[in-house]
Amino acid sequence: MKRYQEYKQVDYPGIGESILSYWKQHDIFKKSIENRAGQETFTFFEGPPSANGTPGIHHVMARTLKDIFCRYKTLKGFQVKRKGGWDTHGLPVELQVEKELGITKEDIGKKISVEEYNRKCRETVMRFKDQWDELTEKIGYWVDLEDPYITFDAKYIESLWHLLKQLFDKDLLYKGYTIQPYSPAAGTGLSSHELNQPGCYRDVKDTSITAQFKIKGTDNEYFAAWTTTPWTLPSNSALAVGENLDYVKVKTFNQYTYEPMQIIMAKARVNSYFNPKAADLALADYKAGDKLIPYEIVAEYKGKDLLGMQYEQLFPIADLALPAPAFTVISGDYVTTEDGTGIVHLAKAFGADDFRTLVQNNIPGVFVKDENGQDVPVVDKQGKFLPVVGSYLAEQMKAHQITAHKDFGPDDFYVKNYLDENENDPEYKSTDVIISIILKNENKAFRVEKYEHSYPHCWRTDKPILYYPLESWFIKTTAYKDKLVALNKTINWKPESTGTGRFGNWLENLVDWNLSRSRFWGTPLPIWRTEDGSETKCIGSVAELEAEIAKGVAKGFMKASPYQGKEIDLHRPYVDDVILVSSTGEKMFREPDLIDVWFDSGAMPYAQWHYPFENQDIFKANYPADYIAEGVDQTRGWFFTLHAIAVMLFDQVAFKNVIANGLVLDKNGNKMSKRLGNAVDPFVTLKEHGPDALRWYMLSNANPWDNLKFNIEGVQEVQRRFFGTLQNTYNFFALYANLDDFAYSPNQKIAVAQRPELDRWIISKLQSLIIEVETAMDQYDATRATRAIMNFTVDQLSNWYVRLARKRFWRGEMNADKQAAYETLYECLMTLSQLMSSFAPFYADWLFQNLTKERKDQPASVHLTDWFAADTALINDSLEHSMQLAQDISSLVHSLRKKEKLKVRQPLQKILIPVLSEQTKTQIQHVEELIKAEVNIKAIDYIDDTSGILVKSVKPNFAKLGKEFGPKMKLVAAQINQWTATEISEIERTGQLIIELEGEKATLTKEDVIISSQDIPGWSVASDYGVTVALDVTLTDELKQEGIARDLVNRIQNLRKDMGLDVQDKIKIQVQHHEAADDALTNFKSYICVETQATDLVLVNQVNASQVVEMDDFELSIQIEKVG
RNA sequence: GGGCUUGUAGCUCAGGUGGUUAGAGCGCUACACUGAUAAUGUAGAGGUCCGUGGUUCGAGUCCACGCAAGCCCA
Repeated sequence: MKRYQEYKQVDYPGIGESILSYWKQHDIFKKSIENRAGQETFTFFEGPPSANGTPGIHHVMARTLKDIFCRYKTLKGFQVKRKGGWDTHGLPVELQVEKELGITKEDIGKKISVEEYNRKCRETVMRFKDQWDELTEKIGYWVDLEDPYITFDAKYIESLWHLLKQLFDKDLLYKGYTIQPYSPAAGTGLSSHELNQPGCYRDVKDTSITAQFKIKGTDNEYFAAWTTTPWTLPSNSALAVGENLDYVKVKTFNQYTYEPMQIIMAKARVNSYFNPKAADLALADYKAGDKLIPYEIVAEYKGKDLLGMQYEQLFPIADLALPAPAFTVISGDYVTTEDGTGIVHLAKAFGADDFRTLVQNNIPGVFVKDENGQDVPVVDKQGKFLPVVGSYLAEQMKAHQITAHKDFGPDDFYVKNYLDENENDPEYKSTDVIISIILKNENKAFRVEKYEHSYPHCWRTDKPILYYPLESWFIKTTAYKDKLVALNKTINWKPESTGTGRFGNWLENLVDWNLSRSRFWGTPLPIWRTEDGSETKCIGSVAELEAEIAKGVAKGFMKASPYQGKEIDLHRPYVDDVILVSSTGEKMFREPDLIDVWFDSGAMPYAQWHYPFENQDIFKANYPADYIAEGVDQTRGWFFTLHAIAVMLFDQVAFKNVIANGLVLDKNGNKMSKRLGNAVDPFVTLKEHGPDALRWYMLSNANPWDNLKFNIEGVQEVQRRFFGTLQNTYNFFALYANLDDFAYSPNQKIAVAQRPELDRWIISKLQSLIIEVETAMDQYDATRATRAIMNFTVDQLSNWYVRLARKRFWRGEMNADKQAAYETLYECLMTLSQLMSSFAPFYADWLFQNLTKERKDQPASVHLTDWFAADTALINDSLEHSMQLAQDISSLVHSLRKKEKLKVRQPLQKILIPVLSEQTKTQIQHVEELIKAEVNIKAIDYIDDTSGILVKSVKPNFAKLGKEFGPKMKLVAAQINQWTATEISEIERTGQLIIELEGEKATLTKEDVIISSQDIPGWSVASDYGVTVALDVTLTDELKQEGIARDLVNRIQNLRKDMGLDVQDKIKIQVQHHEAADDALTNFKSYICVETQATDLVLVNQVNASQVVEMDDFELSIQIEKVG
């Protein structure tokens, strides 16, 4: 049994599976938490996914991101509890159930009871839990799946009720209006989701009016405002302009009444309203009925000049009159000059923007009192004008002798064709048309035309929707706006811009949180009210509910508690059956609304522990979260609700660090969709490539907050380049460590200071790597961390350290040098296994276990280790710099050899390196042996000034000169470029040089220029990285012979391999005489023998059974025999 | 319509505080190396740094206005 298992081929998915079962078998996850009992906690909150759909590849991204920091912090010594969770309420569940049952919302309570419906929802919502759990395990996301929080649990809901009651007691819950899409035909509000159904937005031709609002105190001056919904004009209570837009007053005539008038509109819109052909016509020449209507711009304004101007109400209906500041011009930041007049008519009841703008400006809307004394809009819920407007319109129809397809009474004015009347009837007139005719006749319409635009329709009734004020329960988040903004600034957002921009701006423009949803499957609002709304009660716990129920039963409002003999279920319909008793003995009924599911998830810090009813100590130790992560689409969802609840009720942030990750798109940058077939199945990917490369790819390819264009080739590349190289390195180590029976023993290892330069260098690099990974991870930057690890592994460890140290592993018996090499490489691999374990938990643990199989002093898993802290004393900057020089110089020599067509096997006498400082020389000398071996040269000569053969060049140091000379810099630079050796040596000798600059003297110092040596006359020279190297290309006989000897060694090695000989097998070599080779073979006989494990090498006249090998310029006949 | 993000080589990405010749990996081509060998090295080709204007002695980098893609919100 070998100490370090060797692998011909690595099965990455297999590693994932075997390590996963190892973890399960040994309870590693649990131990990683128990290990840290009593240590400082690091708190992570899991944003609950919904299990009613299957998980996709983007969930791998999100869950990996959550996992890595928890693992990292565990290694660092924190105790990291991670409770899983499930989001179970909400519209998607309802829609899925309805689809499966073939029913609609209207059928609930008729074809199917609420009880049955909700039971169905409860079953459906966890349908894919198994798949989710499987994915979670397979990608190595460590989270407690056995005891998750579930948002439909009675205990969970009880915690929510507690929070709601706190809000209620603080007077932060209220009932109010909001403008929502509403379908009069269906009698219901529509969610934005429903509005986004395909086919909802349709192009329709509506009557549009540019109405004239007469400016107060003038005879014939008007504001022009355009609308595609003329029926909202009776509800107008203000006009909005853009403060920075340009407006003009135009003198002209009304095209319907021919009256002279002046009208104000945006300058940019004049050409749309007036025919340029009429621009030159004189106003005085106009005659009533002329086609071309002359016009003249008589004044110009900025939008802000118009603010506060008053105008007369468009429809003089006495009951709709409003006090100031109604009917004034206000500012609207959304006003544009894309269409219309650049002046926007506002009707508070029928537009969300209108509502918001008017509220902000304290301008009342047009409402009337209903029979209960409540304010209602002048259009009722059937989409029909109330008689207050209807009778006015009916009167005006008579007054203006307007006839239509039917007689209109006060109760007949539907604002859209909700009665399905025949629009093809030539006499058909919609309310909009009737309004238009009235306005035209009254000289209040500047233009009326059909306008085609996209307008939303109800997906059930196909009828146009209205924007309409509906009652809702709100949380008064605006009352805490300043606090929300202030505390947000203490949160570390990744990326920062999401915190300041997307989230910060959202907080700055905060509106109250609309909590109500008119649905069935969700957390019920725990509010009961008397029928007249005079008394309201909010229930904050099950105990309180039961106590109140008892009162209701005692009063006789209920025969018995709906929960008698049953487990408590706080869902509908049970809570709806509860009737409470008011202080005056009246019946109280529950407000039928459910609450926004975002409140469910935002309450998870509390509800996951059933706080405050249980687990107060756990809650306190794990609040607020140190870290959360979720998709950027959650910014106004989960991130906000967590923040809002924490700030309003706990006066602190809910999370200190947050990563908002981007989307996972397909490789072409398109959104993945099952329908289009470009969605990547995570299970297939895992099966083919294993979890580690997948995770690594997602983290290292791009910052997680950028969108990821998922390309499976990228996963393969990570696997080849990073995991493959690391695996090669391990295999190399294992191969020789087994042969030498190397065992790492921490107590007998060679002190780093005693190890060779190369070892101290890679160990220095390793310490720097540890620090870089720590720094990156402490800043929640996984991409930097993974890239640093990858760079170290591939470029430093494998392609430099192992390559240069190779011979030390295979040459001779165990000695101190060899042991140092083993120990160094072992330490690098061990540290890597820990550094990478957060990102590639399976492979890292597998590597760790391969390295520690026979070590009793190491835990059963890398995930149970303590962080290998960097030893800064081992960091040697000067050595790192030396090695960088060695790498650069080697690279230059390689490139020179290529240019001169001198292959590396051909030894060369020397290279020359010009050194301008003693320090550089020393640094190169430290690594001289490495360079010589790497590029196969005998010696390095350093040349300095005293040699007299250096040719130096000089160039301006722009960064420095720019600051000193500013605009004159170009003149200075031009002078410097003209310098010859004289000026260079002068500034080097004296440290400064005085130049003439436009007649004035200026002093340049050595720092103002960059002096380098880039040429040695007569030599083959290459220069880069600030280093110059010259190669001695002279081939002496001896060098040529050595070259031949080396070539021959190579050929013999190949023959050995072809013959299938083992590394330690001995051979005998016969070579047939050849003029070109004889001297080389004689002089380098012992070298050849040592290298090829030959006991003897003889030159003979004729070789029997020979093989012919191709040398560079000739052929040799050779025979090789195995000895013994 | 608003807010935010992204735009650099065929592809994926780096490019503190502005500095004159814009880099890496993959891919491609050629050559080399050969006891890590399905590995590795070197070189080459490949760029209107999304566009337009501006600030500056100097702009991939700063500013303004656009364009394209994406997310969220109306």
